[in-house]
Formats: sequence, structure tokens, C-alpha cells
Amino acid sequence: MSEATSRPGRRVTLGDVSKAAGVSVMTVSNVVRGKTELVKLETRKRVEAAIAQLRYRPNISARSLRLSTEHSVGIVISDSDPAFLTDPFISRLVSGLSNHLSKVEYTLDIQGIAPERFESATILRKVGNGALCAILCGPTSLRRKNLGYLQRLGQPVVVFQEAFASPSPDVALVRQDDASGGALLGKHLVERKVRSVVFLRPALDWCAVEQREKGFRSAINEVASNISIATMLVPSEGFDDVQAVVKDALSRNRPDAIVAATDMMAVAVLKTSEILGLRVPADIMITGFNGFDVWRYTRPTLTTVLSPAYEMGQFAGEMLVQRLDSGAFAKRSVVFPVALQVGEST
Amino acid sequence: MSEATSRPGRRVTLGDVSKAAGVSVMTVSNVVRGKTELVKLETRKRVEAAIAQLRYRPNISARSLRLSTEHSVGIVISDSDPAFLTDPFISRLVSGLSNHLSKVEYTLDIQGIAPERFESATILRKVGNGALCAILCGPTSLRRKNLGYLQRLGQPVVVFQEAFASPSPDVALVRQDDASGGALLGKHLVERKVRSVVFLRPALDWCAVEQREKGFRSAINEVASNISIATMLVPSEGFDDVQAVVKDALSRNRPDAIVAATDMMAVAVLKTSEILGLRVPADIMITGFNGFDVWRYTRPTLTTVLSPAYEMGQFAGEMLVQRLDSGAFAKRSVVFPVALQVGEST
DNA sequence: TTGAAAGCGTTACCAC
DNA sequence: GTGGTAACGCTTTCAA
Repeated sequence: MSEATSRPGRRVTLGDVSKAAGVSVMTVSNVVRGKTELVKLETRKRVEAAIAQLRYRPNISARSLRLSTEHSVGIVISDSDPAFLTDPFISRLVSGLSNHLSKVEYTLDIQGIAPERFESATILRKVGNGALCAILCGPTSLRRKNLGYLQRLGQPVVVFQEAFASPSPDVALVRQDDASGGALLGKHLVERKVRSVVFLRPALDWCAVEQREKGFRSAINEVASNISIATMLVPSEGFDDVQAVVKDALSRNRPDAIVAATDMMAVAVLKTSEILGLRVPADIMITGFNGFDVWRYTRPTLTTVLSPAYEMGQFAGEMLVQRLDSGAFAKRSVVFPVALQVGEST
Repeated sequence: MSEATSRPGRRVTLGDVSKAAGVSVMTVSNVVRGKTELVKLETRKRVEAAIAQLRYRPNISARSLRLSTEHSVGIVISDSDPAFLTDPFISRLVSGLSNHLSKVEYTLDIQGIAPERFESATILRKVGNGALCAILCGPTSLRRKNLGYLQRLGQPVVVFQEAFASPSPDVALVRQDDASGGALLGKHLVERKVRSVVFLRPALDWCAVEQREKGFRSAINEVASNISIATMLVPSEGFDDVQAVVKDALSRNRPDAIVAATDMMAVAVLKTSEILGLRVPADIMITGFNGFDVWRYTRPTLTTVLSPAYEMGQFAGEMLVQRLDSGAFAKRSVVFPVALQVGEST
């Protein structure tokens, strides 16, 4: 038991280990980094024993500083909901990203922020990550502004779910094909012979939701110009807000179908309809979007569009690590396909 | 436009700014850190202009190294589900933690890991955070081992949802009162005059689930010793697994109530029961746990126990920052109360 | 009010 | 095989 163990308040460093093992810091560094060919076996054993005894752990800040490269990625999620991780799309995306990064010994920093305050995110104002990811929301002009801010950071960035073109070689865009998803739902409802539809979306703008509506509308207009499509805005995706809007809408005249922008909203619509005594799908059809498991849990099961959120997160992680290693993104735009999941609600 | 702007591949440093502004690095540093009383107004303006022009951002690694203190917290979440953030309890907890840390300019590092591989988490093997949080799962012996590992790290740690006593002044425990939650459900079902109950839990051990069952059983045994309680294990919390187990159970003899360890499981039970033609609650009662919004979305609405997950995350953030500032935890154990939410399913 | 120097823990480079 | 030295970007300390 050497005296180095008892130094209070100070973290154990390479120097401490080197003293304990009676070698130089470089030798310890070589052992820590697995450069075993540079160290004699006997020396290595001694060093490893000292490391274990002193419970040495390498200091990431010092390594990053020395190497001018951080093995870490940050993600900024702009959302007006403080519980920004509860959205099933976001939680899967972040899980996939996190798991890939962990696999290659990268760290993930995460921060949620209100869209208006985007630029003030700590993660963006200080340099602490080798690369960044972002999810934007709010009006197109604000999203464009925030994208510009990201671009000027001069770091590799992956932006999710935006339909903008990549503005610079350091910004890559990863999204799912929401327009096609909307179109799939549109065609499906045409087959189901609807005459009038309400598209229900949250007041807060998300590019993905816009794309869904756009794809939905054009698919329907292409085939049947006599189908009426109305858009209704809901203040938030919460249960009460959705219920209030739907109740109000249904009390006037009933559409043949309600197309909700997300699964959570669709479930609220489903429940509201049944409370009002409507049978689904006989009296009214209902669809969701970004179904993961939710669609199976309802009765009737929900027609929705399946999202590859987890895979998108994973893939973004791969892109970023590859970019950091090779110096350039292999692709500046990636679009993941989505799939229609027909349930009993249509 | 100075030549400093065009240096490629190199990040802008205080030195670059100082040259551009014609002052020393210390002056720039003072401006960056808001020590305005140390800098003449005119000088400050000049420095601020240079900072904006060069898009200088402070380097966190360098600051951490110099100050030997990191303004960041890491959280390790042990879970066998790769999409570890989809659990509503976890996503709320992490959101609350993240938001509090953002408010005080701290960073949050996040990593999910299989319980068996806990000690290999990058976030634990390297020093990169000033403090840590952890959520454990798996058999008690494994959780105890992992807790020991955390303790020996010699850093401030908050562990969530464990009933162990704090093993050292540097380890604080934050949990909700799951035993009382279980007891509340037990008493409620006694009032509802059940005679037989099945407690449904995932095969993967979580301390919180154990506590729920313990509290539930003792509350019932205290009042009515003639009520039978059986425990059933489900391989995973997924829909198919829950459905298979419940179908099998109900095909033999039907309990008066099924008490599910989580809301997601409860919803699966609800749906399975209705598929089997059972009316809820007339034929069978169903309860969940950790209800957030889910309970309102089902038909009938779900009887459950409300969890303060978001607040627990926030509070842990406060504890950690206070610990880092003051040198000692004010409290080494905090228990949050839970509340019974009676729905239509009982 | 401003500046120069030392040092945080690590690694690349070059001697031995 | 091993070790000394310099440097990464920043802030504390002390001097001007």
C-alpha cells in the first residue's frame, strides 16, 4: 500500500501509477492504451497491478485536449415539451444513437431546449463534442435560422427529419420518408372509399408533420379530387387538447376519417370517438403515424405508418464516427423508407 | 477580415481572439467569463467584436483540465432493452435531470448498458464527468455488486430506485415509495372485495418492482389473510409476451384482479382480457403502475399509481450540483411519495 | 487595468 | 523497451 493511495481530493493520474510501478508515465500510457508491443510483458504486469490497486481511470478532458479531438457527440433536441424524451420517436432515435456510440467508445451528450432558445444551448455555445446532432421544430423560418447556426459552428452535424438540402459538406441530413408515409395513408383511405377527411396536427411545427400532410394531400388529390380534406390544429399533443378539438369538430359534421399526425394523438382520437358513441371504423376511421408498439395496444388496433427511428439514430452515429475518422461525410442526405401498417381502425 | 479566420482545421482559441483584438489572453478570458469589472468597457467591446467575428467558443476540455472539475454529469442506465429510453419512467427521469443540469450550464452524458456488462460502461471506465447517476436492474446480488463498483469510483453518485442503504457519503439514493404504492393498490383491491389476485411482473428484476410486490402483499395480508396472491413472471414487457402469459393464466382459472408491475403491461393485459371476452372491471379488474398519461388513454381508464419521475430527475440534478459545490450531500437518501390514481378498470 | 508564466493530465516525438 | 520533453487551451497567481 503506497502513500499515493491516500492523497485526498486528488484524482489518480498516470504519474501516480508510474511512481507506484516504478516506471515512466509513457510506459503507463502505453499500457493503458493497449500498445502492448511497446512494453515488456513483465513491466506490463507490474503496471497493470498498480492501475488496479490505485483504481486509475484515464482523464478524458486531458486526452481530448492533447489530441484536439473529442470522442463524443452531442444532441440538441428542440421541443416545447420539457419532457422531451417521452416522445416515442425521439426516445428510440436517441437510444439507437447512444448504443452505436457506446459500441465505439464514444460518449453522448444530450440537451433539450425550447425552439426559440435554440442557439443558447450550452452544448452549442461551448466546444465539448467532436460532432453534433439536432432535431429542429418551430416555423420554417426559425428552423432555417437554426440550421444556419449549426452550419456556422464548423463541426460535423447531423440534422434529423428536415427536408432542407444540406447547406454545407459538414451538415448531413437524415430523415424518414414522411411524404411517402402520408401518401400511403392517403391511398389507403381512398381504397376505403372515404369522402371527407380531417388531418389533425399539433400547432407546433415539425417538418416531418408538414411532409406527412403534403404527401397525404397530393396522394388523395391525384386520385380523387372530390374528397374534401380539412386541417385542424391542436394546441398540444396532450390528451385534453386533442379531446377538446375532436369533440368540437365531431359535434358539427362528421368526417369519414381522422388522420392524426402522431400515434399518441390518434389514440386520443380513438378514445374520444368511442366516448361519443361512434364505432371505429364503421362510423369513423382513424389513423396514426410513427407507430411502434402503440398500434397493437389499442382496440381496434391502429392503422399507422411504421418508423425506423432506432435505426436512424444508429445510422447517424455511424455517419458521424466515419466523418470524424475520414474527414468527410460519405453521404450528405439519407432518407429511410417507412411502411404502412394496416390495423382495424380503417 | 483577419488572417486568423482562414486557418483551416484548427479551432479558434483565446490566443486567436487576443491577437485579433490586440490584447492579452487573460483579458479575453475575463471577458468570456463575464468578469466585466476587470476589463475596461472599450477593451471589452473590442474583444467581444473579435469573439463574434472569429466565432470563438470556449473549449470545455481545457477548462475542465485546468480547473480539475467537470461541469457535467453522466447517467448509466442498465436495461436489457436496447431502446432503454422508451420506458416512460426512464424518459421522464432523464428529461427532468437533463433540464435541471442545462439550467445551471451542466452537461449530461448518457449511456444504456446490459446489466451484466455494467462495469464496462465507458462512462464509468474513464473520468469525464464530475458526478454520476445510475439506474440498476438484475438480481439483487448483481445490483449490490454494481453499487459497490459505483461507490469505489470515488465520485459523487446518485442511484435511483434502490432500497439499499447509502454505502458511503458519496453515494445518495433517490427513489419513489414503491412499497407504499403497492400497498395503496392492495388496500384498494381489498375494498373492491377481490378474493384472488395475480401479480404480474417482468422476469428481469428491478428493485422497484420487488418493492411494489412486497408492499402489495403485506397490505393485503394485513387486512385479509384469505385473499390468494399468485405471482406470474413475463419474459419481457413486450405485448406478445404479456399476452401469451395472460392468455395461458386465464384459460385455467380466472383471478378477480391482475396487478401489473407497469402501465404498459397493464394495457396489454387489458386488451388481452377484452379479446378473451372478459369485461373490465366486471369480470376482472386490472391495475398498472407508474402511470403518466397512459391511464387516461385506455378504455376503461386504468387504475394505477402516479410517479414523480420527472421531479426525481430534477431533484437528483440539484443534489449533485449542490454536492459538487459544497463538498457533501445534504441528504443521502430521498424518498418521493406516490399517489393512487383510481380509474375505471377496478 | 493588463500581461506573463506556470500547470492541469495526457500523448507525439525523439533520445537513450 | 523505456523515458524526457513539449504542447493541447485554459485559468490562477503574481508582477507591472
